[in-house]
Amino acid sequence: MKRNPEQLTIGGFAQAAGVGVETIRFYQRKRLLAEPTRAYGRIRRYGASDVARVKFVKSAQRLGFSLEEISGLLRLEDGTHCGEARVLAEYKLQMVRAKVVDLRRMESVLSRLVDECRTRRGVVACPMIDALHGG
Amino acid sequence: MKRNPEQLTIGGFAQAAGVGVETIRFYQRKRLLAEPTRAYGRIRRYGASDVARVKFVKSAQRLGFSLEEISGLLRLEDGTHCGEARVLAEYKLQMVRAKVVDLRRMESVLSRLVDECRTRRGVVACPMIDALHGG
DNA sequence: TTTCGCACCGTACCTTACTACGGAGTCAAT
DNA sequence: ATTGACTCCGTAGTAAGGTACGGTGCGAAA
Repeated sequence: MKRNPEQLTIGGFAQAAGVGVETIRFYQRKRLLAEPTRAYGRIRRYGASDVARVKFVKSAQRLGFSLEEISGLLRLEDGTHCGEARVLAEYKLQMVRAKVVDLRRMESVLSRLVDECRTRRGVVACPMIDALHGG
Repeated sequence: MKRNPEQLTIGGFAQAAGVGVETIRFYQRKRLLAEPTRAYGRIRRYGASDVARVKFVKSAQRLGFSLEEISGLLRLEDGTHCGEARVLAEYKLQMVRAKVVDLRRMESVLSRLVDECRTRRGVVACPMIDALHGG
């Protein structure tokens, strides 16, 4: 298979982007990715910018954005909507910080349980239900 | 409707736990919640410990645990096999710590992007979208 | 030119976590 | 006793984010 980065088939494209072929097609259906015009015959060709776009989607997903939100970010891509992108990121940041706080509490509860299990033989009541009552 | 906390109907139970009736029934099917015996006639009654259990499920969910994982956490509750419970708790603790690390990374990336978006003026490209393109 | 892998396409299926629906039974109040 | 809200139960649908299938067409190498 040729690997000219501007003439990738969907298979090469998917591989270059680190996803499956079906994921590409799924993104096209979801309008996250345009279907390129088919120059010769019927096979579509993809280039480096398509690969970058999919990598963008995957990066944003790792930051906790949904595909719908990512679609919003992609529409802001021209750089003139920086403020809007920032608002979206600030919102996500709040959510992430709240989750960290919750997880810290869970961590302390779990480590206490482990500790009690280790030091106390026999029956031990699970302190988690009580501990999470406020949450 | 009577609101004796040990004699709640499913509707009162759901309301007290802050979920829908169908969610209760769903949890029963998923064995996250036992179906109480029906003392008179056919209507089941629920108490405060059921409410606590559902609240626990919801708290753990907010921490990113799946229902299957939560089911594992709930099995720690019986306390009859302390060693087993400890192993499970230690495993969950590892998961929690890994999640915290992930979230911290997300947090630092997001806050950096928000910061750059805020301080950079009159520049064409949005640093947030730029940065996500990088990986 | 035949062959064989890949592309194309629609459609169906998967998991998680619900949410809704419809018909029948139950319970408390009037 | 009848009403009307609520319960019970199975089944089906929803949303997100894919993943798989099966038939047909294309295209490069032997």
